[in-house]
Amino acid sequence: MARIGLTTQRVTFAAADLADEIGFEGVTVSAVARILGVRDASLYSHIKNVRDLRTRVAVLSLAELADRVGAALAGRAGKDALVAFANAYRAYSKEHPGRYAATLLELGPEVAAASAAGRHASMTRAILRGYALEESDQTDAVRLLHSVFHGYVSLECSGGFQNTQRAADASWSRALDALDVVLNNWPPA
Amino acid sequence: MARIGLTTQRVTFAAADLADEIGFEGVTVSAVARILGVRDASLYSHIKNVRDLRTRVAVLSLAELADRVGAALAGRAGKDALVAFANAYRAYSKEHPGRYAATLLELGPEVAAASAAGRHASMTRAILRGYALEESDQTDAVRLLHSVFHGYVSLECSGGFQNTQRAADASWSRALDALDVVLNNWPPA
DNA sequence: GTATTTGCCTAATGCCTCTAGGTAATTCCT
DNA sequence: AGGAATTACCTAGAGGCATTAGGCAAATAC
Repeated sequence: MARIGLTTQRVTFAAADLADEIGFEGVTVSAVARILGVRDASLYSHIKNVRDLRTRVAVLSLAELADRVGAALAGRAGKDALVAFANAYRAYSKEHPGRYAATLLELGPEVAAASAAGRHASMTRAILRGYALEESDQTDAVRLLHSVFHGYVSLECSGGFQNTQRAADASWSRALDALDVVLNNWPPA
Repeated sequence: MARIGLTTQRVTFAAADLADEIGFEGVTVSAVARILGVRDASLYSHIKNVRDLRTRVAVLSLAELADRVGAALAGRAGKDALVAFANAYRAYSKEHPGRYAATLLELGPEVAAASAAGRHASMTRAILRGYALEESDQTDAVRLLHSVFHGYVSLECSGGFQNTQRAADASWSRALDALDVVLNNWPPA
C-alpha cells in the first residue's frame, strides 16, 4: 500500500538506466516494473505501451546527447570543434550504451520533430562554419559527418573492430583527421 | 499430414524474406512458422531457438552481401572500385532492408569467424590497393570506409535524411567523392 | 515389408503485453 | 477538518511468443 510516486519521467529514467545495464532491447514493461517494485499493469497509467516507453527513452537520450555535445562544442571552432563534437558523441555512446542504442530507434515524423534531433543537425552545421563550404555542400557534409560518427560508434559497439590488433581509439583519431582533411578540400560538384 | 519438407535452409530463407517484408525485429519463430504453414514447435527440429534463427539470417545475409559486393568489385580499381563497392552495398540495403538489418546483429566470435565477415574486410582492403596507403594506415582506412557505408545506409534506412530537401542519392555520391579525396590525401600520423 | 528414422503434431509452462475494473491513498475544496 | 474528487497502484484475465517433452505417421533403408 506504500505508494512510491511514479510519474512518466521516473518510469522513463528507470527504463533508460535499465537499458544501459542490460541493453535497450531488454527494456520491457515487466522489467521496468520489476525494478520499480510495482506490477506491470501499474505502469500503463504512465505510459501508453512498450513502444511509447522506448520512444520516451529515445527522446530523453537524444536530448541528453545534444546537451553533452552542445557543452563540448561551446567556444570551439574548426577542427577543435569537430574533435570535441565527435569525442563527446562517442563518449556518450560508451558511457550509456543502452541510451545510445535508443537514439537509433526510428521515431515517427512528429515525434522526431519534437525531439532534439534538430539540435543535432544545427550543431553539426555549426562545426562547418569553421570550414569554407557553400550552402548546398553543407547538407552533404553534415550527412557525411553524421554517418561517420554514427557508423563508427555503432560498429564499435557491436564489436566490429575486435578481431584486429589496432586500437579503436587510434583509428577514431585518424578518422577525425581524415574528416578535417576532406572538409578543407571539399570536392567540387 | 502433408509434409512440406522443411530444412534449416528453407526456414532461414523464409525468415530472411519475412525480415525484408516486416523488418528484422519482426522475425519471430511463430511468425516464420505461420508463413510456412506449420506449428511453432515444429521449427525447433531445425533451429535451436530464436537467437539461432536470427543468427542464421545474419550469416546468410552477410554472405549474400559479400557476393554482391564481390561481383561489383571484379575488374575495378581505384575510385571505380570504391564507388562500385559502395553502391553495391547501398543497393543491397535498399533491396533487402530486413536482411541488411540482420547483418548488424552482434555475432559471437566463433560465428563471426565462420561467416563472410572476413570477406568484407578483405574486399575493403582490396579497394585500398588502388591508393598509396601504408600498412598501418590501411586498418584505419578500412574502418573509416566501413563506418561511412554503414553509417550512411543505416541513417538513410531509419529516415534520418527525410526532413531535408536534398536527395539522399546526391549526398551519397558526394560522400564517395569525399572518401576518394581523403584516400588520396591521407593525413600523416 | 518390416524397422528405423524423422518431420510435424499436441500439450503444457512461463514470460510478456495490455485491458478492465477495483481499492486505497492523496489532494482539493470549503 | 472533513467530505469529494482524483489518482496511484492492485488483481484478474486474455492473448501472443519461446521453448520443452513426448507422440504419431510418413518417408526411407534394408
